[in-house]
Amino acid sequence: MLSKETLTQLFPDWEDGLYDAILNEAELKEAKAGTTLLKMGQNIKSAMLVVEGTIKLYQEDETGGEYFMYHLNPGEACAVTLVCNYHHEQSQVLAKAVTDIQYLAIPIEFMEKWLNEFKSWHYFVIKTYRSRYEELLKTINEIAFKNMDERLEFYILKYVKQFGAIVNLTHQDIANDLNTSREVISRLLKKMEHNGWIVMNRNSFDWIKK
Amino acid sequence: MLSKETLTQLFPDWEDGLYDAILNEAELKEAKAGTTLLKMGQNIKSAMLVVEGTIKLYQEDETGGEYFMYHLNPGEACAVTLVCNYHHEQSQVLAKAVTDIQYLAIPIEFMEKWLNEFKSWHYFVIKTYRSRYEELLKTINEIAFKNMDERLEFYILKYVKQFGAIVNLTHQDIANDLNTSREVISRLLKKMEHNGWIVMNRNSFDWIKK
DNA sequence: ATAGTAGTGTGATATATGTCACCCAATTAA
DNA sequence: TTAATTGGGTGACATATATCACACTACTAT
Repeated sequence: MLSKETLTQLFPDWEDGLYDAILNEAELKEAKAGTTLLKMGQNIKSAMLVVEGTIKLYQEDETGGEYFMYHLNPGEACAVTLVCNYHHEQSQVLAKAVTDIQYLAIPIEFMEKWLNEFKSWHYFVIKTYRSRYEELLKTINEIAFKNMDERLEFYILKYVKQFGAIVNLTHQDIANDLNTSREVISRLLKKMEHNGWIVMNRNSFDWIKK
Repeated sequence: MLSKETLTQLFPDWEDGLYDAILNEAELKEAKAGTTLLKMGQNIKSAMLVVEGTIKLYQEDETGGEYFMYHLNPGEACAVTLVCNYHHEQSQVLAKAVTDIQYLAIPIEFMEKWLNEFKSWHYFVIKTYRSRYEELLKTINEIAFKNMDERLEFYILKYVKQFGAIVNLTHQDIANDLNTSREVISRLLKKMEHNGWIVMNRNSFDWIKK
């Protein structure tokens, strides 16, 4: 089980009673890298707080296309699961574990309750929504105004910031995340290689720009 | 000045003290249709609550392009202005009055204060963020997965829902909102006319689909 | 060692959209 | 009334991206 010390480090701004409430009511769960944690349209039954590892959030369309929006890291929560009115809310995003992860699952009936009981929970929810709203704005900016070459660069930079300069992704992986085709990514990466931005290997490449 | 009754109708879920706080601290402002209320990068000095009229929210890029995201109506607040930490937050959106409007401007130093004092304000902020987050998700879905013909249809449907089936927009207006060119919109509207979805006039058209 | 599979490179071509040029009709200004 | 402006139509062409076809190579499983 999770210690109160670990919780305190992950979520430093909470009040004491909230840690206890979490320890009492939340279930610590694990998932392997690659697991789908939440699908679009799926009923939300619990809130997700990341304890360990990284989750990727996607928008999904009817025909199976995916578009990567942002990462969730330890100490962060999945905004869409922090529902206030627990009337069978459906997920509007797709969430996948990128690494092996640990997360706290909190039954949604506590969402309303804790909003009433804990001021720090209130702040946490607002902070979560605000930061995710800002991520979505950035995503819209990229899709609405940039061509694929720039979007690819931003995509790689997000990866590098998360995991470091050795990018362990296949061209197909990237194409899926940007809702385009493998060939397009291959060609754009070739250009980046010519420009001296990356060094390519099989299954990975190194970001060496600047 | 604004009456407490009007406030109660616009924001039915607030507690009594919050109405008084608003009446004491907020300034009722007006703006003409077409006015830019908030630009990207601009410092936020007050929160905006819509009292009368409609505001359109845009994402803006460096080169002056705009992309329409959603409408704000009476009883709603501009999420980006509801900042909790009042340290020179900069706007990440562009807001324009579509009609003549009235809105309440609340100096941002009250944001933090009211979060502490009024539970209903807390809920209001969360509800605002949540609903705007959902609007952004829809926007991403459209841009990431749909071609311009479908995006145009969604755009028109949003307009019709707001203002009715007579669409008083020029092709250029629409092109600006969807960050494309007038010719593209003209051609797509022609197709819709052939399909019997619209009846075109100068400066407007009627949405008659279904 | 061999066969199969996954990752990548690349030409050819299709399609959606952006851009340019120019026309015409309706409205507005003079 | 005439000139200027605005809204709209349309062909021609440019560009970005999607799709198809196929070759090549490294790795995996047997």
